[in-house]
Amino acid sequence: MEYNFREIEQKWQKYWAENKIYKIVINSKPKFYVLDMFPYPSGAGLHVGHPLGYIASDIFSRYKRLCGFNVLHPMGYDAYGLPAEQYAIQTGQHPAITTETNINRYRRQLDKIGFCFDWDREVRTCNPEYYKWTQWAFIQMFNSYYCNQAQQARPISELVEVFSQQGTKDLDLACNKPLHFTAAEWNSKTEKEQQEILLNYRIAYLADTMVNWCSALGTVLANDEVSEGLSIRGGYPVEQKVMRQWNLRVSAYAHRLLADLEKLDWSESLKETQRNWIGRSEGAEVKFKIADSDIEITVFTTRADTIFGVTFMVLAPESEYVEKLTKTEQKQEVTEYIERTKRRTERERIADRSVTGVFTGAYAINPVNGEKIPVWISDYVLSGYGTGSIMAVPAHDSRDYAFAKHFGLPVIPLIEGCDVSNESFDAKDGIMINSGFLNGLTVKQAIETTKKYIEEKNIGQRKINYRLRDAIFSRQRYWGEPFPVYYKEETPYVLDEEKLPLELPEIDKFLPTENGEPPLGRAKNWQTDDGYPLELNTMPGFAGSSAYYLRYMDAHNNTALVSAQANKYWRNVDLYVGGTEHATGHLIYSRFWNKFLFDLDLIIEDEPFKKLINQGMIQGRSNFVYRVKGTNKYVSLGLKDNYETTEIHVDVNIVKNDILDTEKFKNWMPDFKNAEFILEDGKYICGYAVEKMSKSMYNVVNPDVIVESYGADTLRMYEMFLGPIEQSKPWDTNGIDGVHRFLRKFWSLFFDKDGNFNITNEQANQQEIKCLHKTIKKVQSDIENFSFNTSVSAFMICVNELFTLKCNKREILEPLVTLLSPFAPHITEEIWHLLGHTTSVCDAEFPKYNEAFLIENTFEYPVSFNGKVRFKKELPLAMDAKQIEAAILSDTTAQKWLDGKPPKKVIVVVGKIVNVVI
RNA sequence: GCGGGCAUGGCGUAAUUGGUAGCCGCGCCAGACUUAGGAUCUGGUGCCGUAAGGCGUGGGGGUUCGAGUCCCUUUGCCCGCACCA
Repeated sequence: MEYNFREIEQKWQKYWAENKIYKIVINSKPKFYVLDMFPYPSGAGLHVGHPLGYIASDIFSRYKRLCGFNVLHPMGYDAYGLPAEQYAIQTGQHPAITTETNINRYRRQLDKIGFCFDWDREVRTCNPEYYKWTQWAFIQMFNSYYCNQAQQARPISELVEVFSQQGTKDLDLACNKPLHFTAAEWNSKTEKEQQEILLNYRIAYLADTMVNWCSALGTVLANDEVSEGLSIRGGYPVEQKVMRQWNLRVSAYAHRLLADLEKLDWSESLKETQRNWIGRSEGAEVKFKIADSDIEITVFTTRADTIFGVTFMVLAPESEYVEKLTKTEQKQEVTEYIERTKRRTERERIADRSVTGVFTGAYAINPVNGEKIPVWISDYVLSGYGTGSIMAVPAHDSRDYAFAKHFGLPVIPLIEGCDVSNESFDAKDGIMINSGFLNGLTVKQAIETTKKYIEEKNIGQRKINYRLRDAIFSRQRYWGEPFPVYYKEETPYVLDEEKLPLELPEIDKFLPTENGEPPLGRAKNWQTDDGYPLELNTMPGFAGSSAYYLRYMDAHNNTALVSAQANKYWRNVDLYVGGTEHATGHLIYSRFWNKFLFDLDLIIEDEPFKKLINQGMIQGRSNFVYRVKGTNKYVSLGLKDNYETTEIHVDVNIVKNDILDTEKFKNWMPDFKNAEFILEDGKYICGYAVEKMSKSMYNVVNPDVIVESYGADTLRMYEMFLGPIEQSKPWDTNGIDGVHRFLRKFWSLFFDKDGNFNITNEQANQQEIKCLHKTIKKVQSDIENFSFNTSVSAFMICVNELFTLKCNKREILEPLVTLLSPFAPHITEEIWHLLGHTTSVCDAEFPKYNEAFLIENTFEYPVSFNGKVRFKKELPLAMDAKQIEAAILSDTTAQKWLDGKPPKKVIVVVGKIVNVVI
């Protein structure tokens, strides 16, 4: 019988769906949670790169299920996002409709590949039943503060209590800016004033923030949504601007987010990316008094040792001290400079790194030597990092050096033997000079000594700074979660939890209002029951994706995000599969969100994703034809150098193994109707290049097309065969025949030459048993190491061997069917039933191998002379090293190599190799 | 600039982790199937050489009986961060 994959795959996909084979409930088995990063359903549909990770996780899920685990393997959609909204602006079609259409298309495509998702747990971030819990989490964050002493989020009600008892005394709280007040002061404040103060401590807080404003998209963006001054989505310019925005106090968790990376089984490179993004730096804060005033400026430095070399100070243009310090004579110049800086976009600042700055007229006093040093302003100092002001040490910092040279400020070298005549000496080694009590110390000792000194003299303290900023959480957009927030005289309050979900209102147009309000400004009656206006911003894309893995555990619960019982059973994600592009976005936000919920005892694990696998990107592989200039003739690749040609992208779907289907080409586009070809060996060979997979390059390969012509099982196995899962690689349909042939060969093992299903119960022989067991062993260890490409090879070797042995014994083939089922679920399900089973192969038991069958009796020892293999000698494995040595040396071939001389040394690695040194 | 990763046949890749380099697949070559082949099957295929043999894991050096694997150095490519004090 022919391997009719179309029929088989349709039949079993229907069977799985109708019998809910993949529906999962809590039971007494051990749990295993496998999760894919849920997709944003774009209008273009799936291409062949998208399922790569899904296939890997599906194989792993099925494997774990065979091993007796209760495997949670859900799927859903990250449904809020800009493309649907942009489409709505252009066409007026409601984003909900676009999204629904795209989701249906995705689902149809996914279903064809034979995944074991439990679709009963599907989530969509744009469904009110789902975003209810996104809004709920926001309310919890609004109602919480972060206690630095306890390293934990706590209810804000607790803080209100403490404020009324003791004010801010003895508290160490994460905040926007440090405040100090007594209990009496707190108690005498009005409700509005108190609320304003609390915003300074809330984990979700509203504040005037320097934001990345993208006018082309009409919204602000988070730091991870911007790269080099351009928006990641669309590549539009982004400018810095102060706006009153919602923020999440992610920075409070910087320490834990960094420290807990240690316990995660993630790739080193991804952890490193997160470490970079969090950006811990150890140093000290030092206070500088301003001469003739009571102002003190605090700076952050990692080089406390260089304090004797400070020749000037620099403030960020946005620094609050600028106004206080600037002397009247400099006022105009300073104001002009600040204005000029403001006008520059982030991109311009990056592009133009010329040195600029202006003197404030003020002087600071160096606390270690009393030197008077000028205070400058420059945009090379960032307001958002450290304290927004620095002590400049031109001798040992290249940026300060450039500034000093440009404005003619002094440079004092502090390290013995360093040459600062042309550039600064930034290295952290050497012996200190010109540094008072630090002279003679090494840099490392000097840093430590200075820190001690400033702490003793109370002029500063040790400090650890993080680069990680709070996440800007407002978007001036329609298609996102509405905030459960209303305003009483500009002061924000959150809705009662019973009012959730606060549903996204209908509006007639998706653009900002005429007076520049976000689209929700168009909504009618967008206010609370008692008439208070509701928030007009919506939440950003990462809001809905931050806790979705928790929702899958208990997807239909409408009284809790996840029940304690479901959370206790499923705990967290054992295996998460997705791309590295989320390293500094989703994967940080999710960890933050999870830790926050953990702090409030709402969940029991403090990390969301135990193990993470990053699947590589699949690039496109474009094909080209070469048109001879000025004609409608096309010349094959090998002959194109004989002509003057133009390279033209050709649809990869009409090319196979780089050979063009010339008939299909003629029908592809009207222009090519009368094309003529200059062939080589009767074929038209196309050129190729690796590029991004995109419509305009005609290199998009749709998985549906592959499924149609080869079947889902072939697609699954071929995607795995392509190479290591973590590696990026171009999609290349050349080679898929090999995998397809394998499946046909596997199929043919079960049928005789008349096409009848033919399996015997005969006992298997040694050779067959060995073949099976070594394959089980290899495939099992490969799956556990996510080395799916090598397991596909192992299957090919096994089937080739059994085919040669003409093995059709149940004892061998039945375990092989189970073994292959995670990779090729359809064909194995068919055969499993032909073998007489009535339940699905996914509930079979993973076969066990017996090491005893794998042991050889003899071994062919490669014998090397001086490290170079010269011949092979087969010997019984039972021999010890001495016996092997004797047997080798008495061999006639060995005699020839020894040439009558005794060997200097003989190395025998039992069971492996022999090396004779002559 | 700082940090991380990679480099193996014509191509995608593999190598029990320091022990026969090139498994498996593509491509290519030859043969079979008494018409054809972008079908199927069988065999061959790292490079040079008729052969014996020699050379081979980006380059150079080192450790070792033995290095794709470890160390030093160098080149090329990819990724992350970047005016972060």
